[in-house]
Amino acid sequence: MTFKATALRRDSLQQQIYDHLRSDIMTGAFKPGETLSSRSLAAELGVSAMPVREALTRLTTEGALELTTSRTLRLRLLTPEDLDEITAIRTDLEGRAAKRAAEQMTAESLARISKLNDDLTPAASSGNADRYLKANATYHAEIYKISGWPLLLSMIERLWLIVGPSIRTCVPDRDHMATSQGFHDAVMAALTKGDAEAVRTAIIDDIQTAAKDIRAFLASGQDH
Amino acid sequence: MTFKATALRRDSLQQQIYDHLRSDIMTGAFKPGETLSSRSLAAELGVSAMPVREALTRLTTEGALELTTSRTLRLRLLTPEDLDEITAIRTDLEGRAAKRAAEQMTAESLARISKLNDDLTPAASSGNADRYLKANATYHAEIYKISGWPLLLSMIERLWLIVGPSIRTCVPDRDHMATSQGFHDAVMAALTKGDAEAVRTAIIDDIQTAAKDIRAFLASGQDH
DNA sequence: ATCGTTGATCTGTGATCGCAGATTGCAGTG
DNA sequence: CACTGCAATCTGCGATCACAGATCAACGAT
Repeated sequence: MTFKATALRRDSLQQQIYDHLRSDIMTGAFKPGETLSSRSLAAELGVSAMPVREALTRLTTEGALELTTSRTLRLRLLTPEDLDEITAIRTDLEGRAAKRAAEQMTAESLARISKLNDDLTPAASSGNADRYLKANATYHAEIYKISGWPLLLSMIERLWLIVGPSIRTCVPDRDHMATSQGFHDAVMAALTKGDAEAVRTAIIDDIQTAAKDIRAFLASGQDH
Repeated sequence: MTFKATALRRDSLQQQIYDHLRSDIMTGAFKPGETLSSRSLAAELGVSAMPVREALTRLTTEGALELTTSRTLRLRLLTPEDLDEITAIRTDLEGRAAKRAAEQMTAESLARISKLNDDLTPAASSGNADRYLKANATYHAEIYKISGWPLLLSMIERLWLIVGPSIRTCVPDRDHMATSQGFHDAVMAALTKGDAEAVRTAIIDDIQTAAKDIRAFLASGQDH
């Protein structure tokens, strides 16, 4: 938890805390089923429980956390059915965002994406899961941002928020990173060629193979 | 505002308030640009400002409300670009939900939908906008619920939350209700025939013609 | 030694208070 | 009459306290 409570208030405290937790969850800083409490988080961050609880409430309504019967918050556990649903929605939304991004792509945007992809390749071969996950998240997010549709991006990020923890427990597999990187290269090739439909299918392939790996992991029951 | 604070706490107070406001916004109880404040709402509901502000915060992060520079909350105003984005996402998500609902349809479900459609027809011809909007919202929601995918439904409802107020200002047009009802009849016909793809296209047609009407209204600038 | 009970301590949730900006309206001055 | 300026009042936001339910550990009885 690397949080600076002393930072100037560009946003409200709860907004900063929300953004911080959201980013951490998306990149897999927490394990599925892990419990969080507003008071302990607040003490850790050096603030009162007030802004923390509002941030946690928001994450709960978005489906990232769930409230147990014993009134304790924990990271949501995915069922195979949940994963199927999320994967289907992801193919729709991320497919559309990727295609539109390809259509709106400029030389500057393409250069930025290319650089992120260059960061991603060594991260994948290094086998460092944390580094790879963060690079992967920013890579995808940057593409979707280029679509110019902020609501679409926020809805996609909500889905990442839910699958993030499960991705983290599955991705230490070096094979996963390698095959995923193959799809990313396909995305780059299609982007430079300006083939929007190819970009879309490459992104969808990436999503679906990732879902396949996660599903295998869920079936093994290792996260319970 | 018909809210019973004395109700038994099936859920937390903030959850009840959130659900209540959400439903009101979706069915157009508030006008675009209308301002809301936590204290006045709290006084109106007979509770403290605490649960109300958490509900309003949630609605803000979902894009239904926006925080002005003068620290006041108001219902989001849609730009034509916003509408294009939302409409595109709606066709993806509601199209998928409708198709899947058609595939999962049972005799009981079909009867329930058919009854809701029967409620909808007289509401459309009556010209009563409030009645029509509520019947329309429950009709669509009931179909999407049958898909068996709760996350998909909640994401769709988030979109309704954003377009809801604008639909309310546009729908008093009797022609709109009539043409929309035509699509609903097409949905029913396709559902009874078991043609999932036809259900999907009928829903998409409904969404896109509604968007066309809203766009015309936005262009007239009547909501500013 | 084992089982049952009880109290301390977690949890989320609601109420209340105070603070800092921003708006509004009324008063005073030119 | 027009304009300026100050004060009352609104806003969201954070801190703090209180309360009910649930967990858990320690203690006492059998």
